[in-house]
Amino acid sequence: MPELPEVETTRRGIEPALRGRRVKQVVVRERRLRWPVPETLDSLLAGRRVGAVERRGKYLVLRTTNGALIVHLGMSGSLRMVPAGSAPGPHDHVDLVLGRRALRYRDPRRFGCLLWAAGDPLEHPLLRGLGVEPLEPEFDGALLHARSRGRRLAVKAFIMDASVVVGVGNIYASESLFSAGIHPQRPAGRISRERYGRLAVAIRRVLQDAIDAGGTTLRDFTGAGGEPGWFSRELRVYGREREPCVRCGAAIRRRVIGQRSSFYCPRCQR
DNA sequence: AAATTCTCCTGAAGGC
DNA sequence: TGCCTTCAGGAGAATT
Repeated sequence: MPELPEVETTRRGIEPALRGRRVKQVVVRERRLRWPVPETLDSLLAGRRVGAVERRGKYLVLRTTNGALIVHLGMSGSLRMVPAGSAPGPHDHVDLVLGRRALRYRDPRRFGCLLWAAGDPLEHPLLRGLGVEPLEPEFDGALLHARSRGRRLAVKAFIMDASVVVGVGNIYASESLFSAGIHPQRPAGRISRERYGRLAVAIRRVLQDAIDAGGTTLRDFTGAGGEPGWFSRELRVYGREREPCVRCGAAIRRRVIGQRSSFYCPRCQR
């Protein structure tokens, strides 16, 4: 499932093949994604040159001179370069054809989206209210501490709130809280500034490590290769219910918080 | 206002 | 072996 590191790895993988290239044609085979792919996408993009390929949270933004394409990979989405005209698989919903190659969007569960922003894409309704980027300097413990005052929801739900900080998905939320020694269900407003400092460091570290790991598989985005090695990440608590904690040996527990599975060590995390 | 629940969809995993 | 059921999950929308 694409989390921020996977989205960033995707961005780095496709950017060299897109930047400065002209879109020849947009082929939409299935427009029923989270929101319908705009009917006008081909007329908007055909003949346009792609500028910067940016990431905001888990959204990708492909800028052109007359607007921007906003892409979200949802749960199961992927983008990769393929030879133009190559046979699409069952869930290959959209191609952006650029000469001899094409950017292919695949999304079996169709939780993702491709949308058009005519103006500033950062002012698009989906991006406008997003919180701070976790890898930018302004993200720190002081920010988390300030934003959490008076809030009683579980800290895990709090750090997964995209209006606070973007890109902290379910897996990395569990991993970060383990790193920082904070119980996922502790009320967000009852955590000290000092502990939030440790949490901010943990979040940044876990995301950056995953991006660094993803960097080694960049070539897979433009070649014919198989699945990038994203899944070989070392997860210390996620998916390890009843297995021993790597730090203290206690059995890892699973609990549903805000409809999401959360994994934690009952001894190390308070 | 804040917090919780619902919703989209399909592949994978588990049960019998 | 194979069919059927259950579940996970990003994040906006709806509801409490």
